[in-house]
Amino acid sequence: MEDDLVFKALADRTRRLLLDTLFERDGRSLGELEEVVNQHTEMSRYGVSKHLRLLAEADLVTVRRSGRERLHYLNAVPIRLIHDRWIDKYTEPHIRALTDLKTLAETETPAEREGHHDD
Amino acid sequence: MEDDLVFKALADRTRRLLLDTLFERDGRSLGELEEVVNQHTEMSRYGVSKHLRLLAEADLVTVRRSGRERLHYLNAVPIRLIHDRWIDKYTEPHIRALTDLKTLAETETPAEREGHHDD
DNA sequence: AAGATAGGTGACCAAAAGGTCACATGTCAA
DNA sequence: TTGACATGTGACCTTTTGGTCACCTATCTT
Repeated sequence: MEDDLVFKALADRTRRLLLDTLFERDGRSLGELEEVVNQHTEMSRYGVSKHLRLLAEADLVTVRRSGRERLHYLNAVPIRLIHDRWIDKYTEPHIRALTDLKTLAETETPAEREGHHDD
Repeated sequence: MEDDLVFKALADRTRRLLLDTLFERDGRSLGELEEVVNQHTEMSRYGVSKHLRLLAEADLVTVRRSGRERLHYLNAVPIRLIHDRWIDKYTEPHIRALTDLKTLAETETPAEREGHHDD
């Protein structure tokens, strides 16, 4: 099962931070990414390297050698596939309207939500 | 961190199966979903219930009481947000073209991929 | 009201994932 | 070519997660 790698890769916060960083700007080396990660949390270079490897195996990140450096690029295709898996093309405009509001979770139908109500 | 719940929820294969099932048809009870899961793998009702609870906490699934049953509905909004997080609106058409091909990973630029080549 | 059915919760155990380390390899600059 | 720099790999430990169980509550039917 190949998509498993993608979802497992996305399940870790550090790896999502790496994707965010690469989304902002592509083509960063391991050392550069290590710096960014360490602005948020303490982690060894080995840890960052391991995370990048998982991202590469999931094909969320593409790696290109440039001399002795390895430059990392974001590949958004698997993300797109996740989207397509559970969002119907016909309902997409509807969903987009909701996400643009971004407050739907509370405004939609509060009575529908199974929180703590006993009517 | 709230999005953490979403990604953790998606990281499990059984939960993705549940989402797939609900994507096909909404409004199923726990018992009904248990049956579907058991067509793929052995799992107790408690296990399925636990998975559904995680999906609900991640807001990927909405639950509505109907008598003594609990009906489950797919909520695709978090999926949409994942998409929006790493796919730029301007590059989206480009990505869509690629995903339609679905073979880009191999066809793109094989030399770029850091597999086992020593040129 | 009473039995049957649908579902919820907390504790517990086994499996998997995150993180670190000590090595090693390959490339750039002089 | 040689030293310095950037990075890769496998083993190990700790933490998290998946799964089950026993017991409970709530609702429907008669």
